[in-house]
Formats: sequence, C-alpha cells, structure tokens
Amino acid sequence: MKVRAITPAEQAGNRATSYDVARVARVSQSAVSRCFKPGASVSRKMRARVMKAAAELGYQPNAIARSLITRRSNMVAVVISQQTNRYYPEVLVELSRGFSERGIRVLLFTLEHESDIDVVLEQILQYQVDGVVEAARLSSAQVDLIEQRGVPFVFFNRSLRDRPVNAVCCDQAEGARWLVNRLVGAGHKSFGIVSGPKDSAVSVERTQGALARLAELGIKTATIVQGDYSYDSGIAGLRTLREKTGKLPDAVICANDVMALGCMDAARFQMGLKVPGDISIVGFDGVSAAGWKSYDLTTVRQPVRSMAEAAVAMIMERIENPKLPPEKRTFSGILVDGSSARLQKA
Amino acid sequence: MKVRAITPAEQAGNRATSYDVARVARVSQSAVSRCFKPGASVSRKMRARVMKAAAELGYQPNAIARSLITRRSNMVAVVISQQTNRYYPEVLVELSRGFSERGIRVLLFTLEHESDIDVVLEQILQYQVDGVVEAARLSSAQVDLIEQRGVPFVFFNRSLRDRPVNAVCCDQAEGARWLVNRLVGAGHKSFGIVSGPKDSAVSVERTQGALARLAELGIKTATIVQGDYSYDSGIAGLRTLREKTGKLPDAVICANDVMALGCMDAARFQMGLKVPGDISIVGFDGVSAAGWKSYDLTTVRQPVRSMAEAAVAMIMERIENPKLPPEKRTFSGILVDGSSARLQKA
DNA sequence: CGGATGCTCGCATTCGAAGTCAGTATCGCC
DNA sequence: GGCGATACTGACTTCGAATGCGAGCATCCG
Repeated sequence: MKVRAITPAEQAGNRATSYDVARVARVSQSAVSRCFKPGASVSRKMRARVMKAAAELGYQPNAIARSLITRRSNMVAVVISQQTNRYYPEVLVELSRGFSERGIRVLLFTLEHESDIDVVLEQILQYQVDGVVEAARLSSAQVDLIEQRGVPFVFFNRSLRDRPVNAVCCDQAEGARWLVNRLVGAGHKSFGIVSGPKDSAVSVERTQGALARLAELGIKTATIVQGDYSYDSGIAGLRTLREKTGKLPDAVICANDVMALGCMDAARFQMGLKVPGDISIVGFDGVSAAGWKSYDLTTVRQPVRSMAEAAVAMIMERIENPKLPPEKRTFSGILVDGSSARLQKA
Repeated sequence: MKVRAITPAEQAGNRATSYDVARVARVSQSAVSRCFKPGASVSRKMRARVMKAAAELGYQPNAIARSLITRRSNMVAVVISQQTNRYYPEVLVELSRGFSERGIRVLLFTLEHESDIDVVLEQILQYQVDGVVEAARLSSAQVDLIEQRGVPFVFFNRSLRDRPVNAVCCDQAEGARWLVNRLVGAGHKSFGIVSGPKDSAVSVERTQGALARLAELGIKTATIVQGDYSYDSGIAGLRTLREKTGKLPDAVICANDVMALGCMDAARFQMGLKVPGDISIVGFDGVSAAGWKSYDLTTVRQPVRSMAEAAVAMIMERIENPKLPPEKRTFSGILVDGSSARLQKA
C-alpha cells in the first residue's frame, strides 16, 4: 500500500477525504466508501466507527470524484430562455422540484437569445450531465450532437418535425381552436391576432392553430400583428391593429397572457373601451396574473405541473434505460372562461 | 507506460477521452490536455494535429475530471425559495447571466420550505461548488459549515445580525420609511399593514421599518395583518383589516407588490372603493405587474440587476482571493410614484 | 565547436471515491 | 474437528484530465 502524505482535515480549507476518515477510523478507504453506499455489506461495528470518524472530520463524499468513477453526475441540464422564466417561472420551479425529489440536481442554463445555444450546448456536454431538458430551440444537428453523446434529453413545449425526439408539449393548436370556437360561437365576426416573437415555436403553433380554425369556420380575414410576449407589445399590438384596419376587430387573440393583459389595458385606458362589452380579448398560458380580478382573462391554461412532472419522468426513465424509443407526450390545455371575452351571443 | 485498452470513440455511447485523441493524433495525453489549456506551451504543428483529431472524434474535455484535479468545479450553487422565483424571476435570470458571462455554471437549488435547507446544504457542499449564493434563510451554524469548508458565499437580500457575512441587500427599512413619509406627508392618518410570511426576513424588515417611521411621525396605531405574499392573501388582508377595526385605514402598506395588487382589487371590486380616492395602497418590490395600467402601483423597486451583479462580483472576488473580509453591500430601493396612493394633501 | 538557453514534449503522478477480487474471520453443521 | 458457506474487509485499480519534472532538440552566442 502506497503511503499517503498526511493531510489532516483539521487544516484550513482542506476538506476531509475518505482517506482521512479511513486513517482516523483505522480502516481502509474502501470501507469508508462502502459505509456511505446504501445496501453495502458492512458490519455494524465498522459502520459505527466510520460514521464517528466521519462526523468528527465533517466528512462529506466528494460528488465530483464519485461522478468520475460511476459515470453518473446526478445532474441534469435545464436550458431555458430568459423569456420563459420571466413569464412562466413555474416551469423552472416545477422541474427543479421534480428532479430534486429524485436526487438529481439542476444545472441551469439561461439563454438570452436562442442563438446562444451553440456555446451552451458544448458546455452542457462537458459537464457530463445525465440528461437535458430543452425549453429552447434546437436544430436537428444539435440534437444529433446530444444523442451521439448518449445523453437523454426531452424538449419542453417544442419539438422537431423532421425526426423523432422526446418531447413534452401542450397542444397549442388545439387550445387555440377552442378559443376560436368559443369566440365564433358567441358571434364574433372580425378577429385580430397578436403573435409572439417569430422564433417562438409556441407562438407559431398558437397563431397557426387559431388561423386554421377561423378559416374552417369561414372567417377568412384576421389581421395579424407581431408582438414580443411583453405587456408593452400587447398595448402596442392593439393600437397597431386599429391603425392597420382603421377599426378594431370584435375579438383579439393574443399569443400569450401578458400581451392579452396589455391589450385589455390599452382597450380600457387608452381607447376608452369596455372589455368585453366593446371588444373581446383572450390569451394563452394561464399565468397567475390572468386570474386577477382586474383582468379575469379568458385563456387556455397549460398544465405546467403535469408537464414538468412528465418531462422529469421521461428523463429519469431514459437514464435508467437509454434504449427507450423517442416519445412525445402531449397535454391538452385547460380552457379558462374569464370575463375578458363575451362568450354568449349578444 | 501502461497500455490503455483500445476504446474507439466511434463506439456507441462512449465519449472520446483525451487518450483517444492522443492515440489518433499520435501524441501523448498531456499534449492533448495542453492544447485545450489557453496559454500553454504547445507548438503550432502539435496544436493543429490535436485539434484535427479532437474534431474527428468529437472530443470535449470532461469537466468532471478536470474539476477533480484542479479543485475548481466552475459551478456556483444558487439557493432560492420557490416564492422568490415565482414572484421575482428576474433574480435568478440575472444571477445566471452574470455567472455565465464569467464562465461559471449555476447549480440550482429551489426550496419549497426554507427548513429544507439542511438537506440541501449537504448536497451543495458535496458538489464542490466554488461558491454559494443564498437567497434563503441560514442559521449561524449553517454559515459555519460553509465557511469551514472554505466555500465563498453571499446572502442575497438577507443577512445575519450576530456575525459578519457577505451580503447583498436592498435597504428594505429605508424604502419602507420613504413610503411612510410620502403617505403621511399626503395627510394619511390611519394605516394598515399586510405583512408577509413570518419567516421572511424581507417582510420583517419592511414591516418594522414602516412601523418605526410611523411611530417617529407620531402615528402609534397601525393594524397589522399577516399575508403570505400571494395575491389572494392581499385580498384577504384588506378584508381582515376591515373586520379587525370595523373600518378601513386611510392607507395600506403591503410587504410585497403582489399582495398590494390583491388589496387594490379587493378594494375596487369587492368593496366598491376608489383607489386612491377612498384608500391608498402601496407595495414593495417593483415587479413588472405593478407598472401595468390597471394598477400603476406606488412601490419601491429593488434594483435587482445591480444587486445580482454585485452578488456575482462578490463571489468571483472571493473565489480569486478567499481571504477577503466579509462585506455587505446595500442598495437603496427606487421609489416609484404610481397612482395607487394619494401623494398630495387632499 | 561547445555550452547555454529556451521551447516542446512525454512520463508519471495526482485528484477522491467506487468497485473488483482475493483473502480472512465467523458460523453452522455433520 | 473438519468442512463448506457466509459475511466482512483491504489492496489495488479505475475514471479522465492536469501538471511538475526532466529529456530531447533547436537556436544562439562567444
């Protein structure tokens, strides 16, 4: 046995290692390791001695060293855009909770712009994470890169058309169709749409879903203006709608709730309109502010908690069994009838 | 030299290691390592060969193995309560941005209850993070534990009275005093306070600060009811205030914005009052919803971006130089005059 | 031409825990 | 008492990259 230089853990800064504990307890390093592994074959006496020494030294196993040998880092990367966390902090909270319940830590990557993903992706892989949850855009080549490394990953609320991937989604198009059904059923004839940023997959699905359903119901014209998911862009959106067409539509469908709230305020405070008396406004997401009494927005709520739980479960399953085939789990949104839209025939 | 078993990186799942690259490039592993270290002494030719081989194999250095030998994980733990991220997602986003600009990754720990900190703290230390940002409560013993391990850490918006620690704070009491000054200056005589959860340090400081200033200005009575930072508890708070005293105060000071928004809605929609005509309501935080036209809340905005930047800088400085003494950086809030409070003498 | 200098490079070791394997003690049982 | 089975334990190797040290080589100078 090679003799290890004496490095008393008592010394400043140096954390105790399993060797230190072994020395104090007068056992081998292997024994220390085993004592910290649940289910290992260790005698009662040995365990007591080791634990005593460990407590004395304040020993905690080094997760980095463990990861190196076990090839499991017990870390999962979560990639999320600033936007998503700003407007939908629940996503991150729920993901974090789900993973931590399973003993997995979240390594967080926030993207300012979705194009930053390239740099970030390399870093993610360097950190040997056990899985990746992507709440951001990814090209097929980038997916290749991750899969080639054998790292399980799931998309959150986005996907890829040209190949099978794991994804947890809310059926944006379906929700949009429901909203349209309601609005058309209540007799609304003219429609405006405030979309989200062009590079937001979710926005595109919602907008396209709404347009498709409108077309099916015989409504050919809907004016579309582009927003950026922000409250201010909702305000601007309504104004632009009026400028573009010279008048306001009966109903406005916004690609997310926050813009819908902006629209409502623009209608009420800048244009002196009654909502829903003069104009109906609906959103999409189901953020908490949508339920506040000042707004009481009609919207489609995404079951974030279930979606996060599903994403966590899918990752965990694939960590256990990497050969599981790609799977897509789609959740329906929940229609929330608020009073921001007239839902009965006038 | 021990002969390493041949493990072609091309094989499924096995990521290429520096040995694989070395073999392909017909150089030593050390050389590969050096090529990936900026500023190392490597000839032009060698670097080209290694980089070519690395590209072929899709080699990326293993950050875990690197951390083990360098004793730097390039990860920082951020501990944040669910509440904080829900009501103030900017904090996390800004911290994450600041660290990632400096090549540091964020290992996220969200706490459901602040008492969970014990378990979490052990895990944090196991992961050999280079620093810790604590946006949660910590006892002095827990601080000891971290310091003993030699891990730099800063509190975010909380601190400890009984010992010096690194902290970045917003001066909650000062902001509360400003709000009181404004309200009293405008002639408000009776006050209600909706506090936050008992275990929220921030809430206590705001509430105490307001009470202290009220007392200084000769106002002895202020009714206090307790909320939990949620919108609903703001609604309930206003109702409880009325029940407790039989009438409503001239002004209500809420320990955060979201409760203030709940108060406003309760006043307007449940009690048929005008805000600020019949009652003034102020909050604290400066969340985005506070600025929406339906509310236009008078509040004190915390300079989150600056605070996050300061926290990041303090950690980084202490990673470079662990001997720096404890430091506390306090930011003043920014008074935002909204129309939810009457700010002129009637 | 010899020696000094400065670059590059490879060897061997290191980080800390986990796991393999072989060896030892203990036990039950005939 | 002897045998095999079982329960523990320790020595050694492994994971993958970083790095101190010294060897090899080219360059430069006198």
